[in-house]
Amino acid sequence: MGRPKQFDPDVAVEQAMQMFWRQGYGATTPQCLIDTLGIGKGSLYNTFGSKRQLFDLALRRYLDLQNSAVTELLEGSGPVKERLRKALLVVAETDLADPDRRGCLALNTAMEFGRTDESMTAQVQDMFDRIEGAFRALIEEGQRAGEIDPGRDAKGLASLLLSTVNGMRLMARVESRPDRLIRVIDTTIDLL
Amino acid sequence: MGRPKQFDPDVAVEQAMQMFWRQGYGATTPQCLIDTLGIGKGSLYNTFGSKRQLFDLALRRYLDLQNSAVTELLEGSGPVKERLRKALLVVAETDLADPDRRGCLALNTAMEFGRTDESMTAQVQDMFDRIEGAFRALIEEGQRAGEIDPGRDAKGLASLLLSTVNGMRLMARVESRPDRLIRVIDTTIDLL
DNA sequence: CCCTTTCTTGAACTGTAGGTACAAAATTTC
DNA sequence: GAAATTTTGTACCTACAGTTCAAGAAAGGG
Repeated sequence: MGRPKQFDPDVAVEQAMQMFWRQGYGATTPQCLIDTLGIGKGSLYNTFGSKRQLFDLALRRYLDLQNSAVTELLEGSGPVKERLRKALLVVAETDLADPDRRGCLALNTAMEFGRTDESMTAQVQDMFDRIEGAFRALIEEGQRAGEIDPGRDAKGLASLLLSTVNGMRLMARVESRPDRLIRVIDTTIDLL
Repeated sequence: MGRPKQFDPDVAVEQAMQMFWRQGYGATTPQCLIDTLGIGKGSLYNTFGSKRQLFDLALRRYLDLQNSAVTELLEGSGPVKERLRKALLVVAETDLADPDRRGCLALNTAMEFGRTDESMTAQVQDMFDRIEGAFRALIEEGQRAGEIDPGRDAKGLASLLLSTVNGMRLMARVESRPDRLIRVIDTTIDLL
């Protein structure tokens, strides 16, 4: 009973996520949020408690979505190197995959918060491990298939890929140089 | 004539740089600065104009210092791969080179500011080009010396190294996993 | 020895981010 | 239709970052 919500909290979290992603945490003021979400301040705080709690929901959503993308990678078929190339495009959020070049929400905010926020770094570290694990599985598949030299250390290659991808994500956010990112991807695939 | 300064502005910029490096721009308040630099608020603003102008000086100093380190790389002697390994350690500011794991001041703040600040992104882009150029020169030297396969595209490899190093810088700031960084370095050298 | 100049200091000012309280309104169930 | 419950938006509050300023202190010039 009682009056039902006039907006969908899930949609609101999605919109907030987009906003945090584009502008960062600090630059996204409560006023910004209510303007974009189209709801009143009262509703915002009544529903989500605080800006930070809303952000936590948004980040969780982001990580879940990314997680799906990563596992999707593993379940694909076809030549491993081609899947890897596509993965680099997607995970790195290059200009081709995201014209807005927002980089990675988790990385951006982890950098913004610095090392002060324990729960944030923990989540990002978890993301690192997950991506590295996905790369490793993909590499090992490639080694079994004879596409990649089995003599190489799969874990080491996976760590390298993780670092490279993070570098691309960072560069995608700071500068606008698709040519550089493409060169990184091509060279990486070529080296394996 | 007039009363002489009771502090050395150069020293102040150095201390401010360390502070911005450790805490980021936003987290470094004027109060923080005057406590650390040991001067009054008035002196701070009288000498440097604003927090932002002081930061610009600090960033310039950082980039100059890093620039020296990069060119030093090129002028070294000995096996290219060994120099490259050392370069990765130094440029990436891994735990071994910097126990505080502050990452890279320029990258940290570029991420913090986002794409809004034109003068900042320009400086960072310049840094990217410089580092990439240094790597490329080193790789070409290695190719001439027969250490590195001359069939590979030096520019592509240099871009890859830049991305990898940026990824390491980022990870060094967010998490504390020296083993992962070491693995990245070893694998990278091994691949060339 | 005073006067000008330049610096120093800490208190006061300004704007805004983030959050709270409240009164009016709206929608559901009984 | 009335009660109950929750919405909404405005107005308000607090804290602090960033800056300015007026009064005073240390140097040199006349």
